[in-house]
Amino acid sequence: MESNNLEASLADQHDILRSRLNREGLRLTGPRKKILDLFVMTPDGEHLSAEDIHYQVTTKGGKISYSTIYRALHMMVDLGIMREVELAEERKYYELKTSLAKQHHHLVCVQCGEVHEFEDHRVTKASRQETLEHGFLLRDCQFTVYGICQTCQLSAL
Amino acid sequence: MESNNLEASLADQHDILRSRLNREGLRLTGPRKKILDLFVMTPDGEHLSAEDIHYQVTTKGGKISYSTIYRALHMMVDLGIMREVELAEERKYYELKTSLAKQHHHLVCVQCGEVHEFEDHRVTKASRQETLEHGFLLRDCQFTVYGICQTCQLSAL
DNA sequence: CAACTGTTGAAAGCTATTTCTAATAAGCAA
DNA sequence: TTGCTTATTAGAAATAGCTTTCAACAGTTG
Repeated sequence: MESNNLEASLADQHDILRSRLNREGLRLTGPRKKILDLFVMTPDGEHLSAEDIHYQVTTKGGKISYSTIYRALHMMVDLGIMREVELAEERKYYELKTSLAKQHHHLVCVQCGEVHEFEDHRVTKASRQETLEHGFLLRDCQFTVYGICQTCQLSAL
Repeated sequence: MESNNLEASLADQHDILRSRLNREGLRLTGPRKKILDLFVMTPDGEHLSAEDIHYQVTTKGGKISYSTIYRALHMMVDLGIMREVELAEERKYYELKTSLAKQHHHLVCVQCGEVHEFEDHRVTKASRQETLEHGFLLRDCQFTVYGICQTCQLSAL
C-alpha cells in the first residue's frame, strides 16, 4: 500500500513533467524519469549534485552517463522546474522548485558541510525591493549564510 | 599632485599589508603589490576575477602567473582582507573587504552581467539571527539577487 | 650582507562540466 | 501497431578554471 502510493505519486510526477516537456518538443525519457524520481524522493533540506545522482542510480544497478545527468539538470533549470544552488565551492547542487512563494535560504557549515534551510520574509522583501528600485525583473535570489556549526566549534578545541 | 596622492595612498596600503603579512611570517612581494594596487584602484561595485587581474597586469607590460594570482587571492581571503563572491557561474570574483560592518550584497543581471551593490539591514539581521538560532559562528554571508535589467528587458522585444 | 625561508613562474595535474558522434528510442501519425 | 522523424543517449574526448610541484629566486631578519 505504501509502495502503491509512492508509485502512484511518481507516475503522476512523470505525467506532469512529460506534458511540460512535450509542449516544448522535448521528451520524457528513462534517464529523466530516474533523475526526477530521485529528487521527488529526496527529503526537504537535502540537495543533489550530479555526482550524487550518478551514485544513486548506479548503486541501484542502473546506468547513466554524466552527460545525460547534466543535460537533464540544465533542461529542468531552464524550464523553471529546478534551482541550482551554490552550497559548496567545488560543485553545484540542485533542488526541485516547489512553490515560488516559499523561497528558502541556506545556512552552511564551512567545515563539515551541514546545511540548514530557513525562510525569512525580510530577505524575500529585500530582493523584491531591490529589483524594483533598479527596474530589474526578479528571476531568483540566493541567500547563503556561512558559519561554523556547534559540533565543529567544539571539535576544534 | 593627483598622481602623488595616488602614489602615497598606494604606498600606505603597501605598508599596511606588509606589516599584516609579516606578523604571520608572510612577505609582501612585487606581484602581491601589483594585485593589491589593482583592487585599491578598482571603483566600488566592480570585482576582479583571476583572469581580470592577469589581463590588467599583462596589458600594462607586466608579467604574472596564474598560480601567483590564486595564491595571493587565497592568502588575502584567509587573512580576512578580501572576500570571494559568486557573481557568475563560471568563475570566482574577489573584492576588498572594507568595513566589516558594511556588508553589502549584489543585484546581478543574468543577461548582461551588470552588477549593483546594495546594503540592507534586514538581510544582515537575518544572517545574525539564523546563525544564533542554530548555534553557528557566523563567518560570512552572500545575498545575490538575479534578474534582468531594464536594458536587457527592452532589447528582448 | 648572508642565511633562512617564503615566493615565483612554468608546466603538469586535477576535476567538474561540456561537447561530439554514432546508435537508440520517444512521440506522433497513419 | 508500425514506421518515421528527430530528440536523446552513452562514452570518450575535450575544455576550463583552478591547484600543485619544484627548482630558481628574493624578502626579512640578525
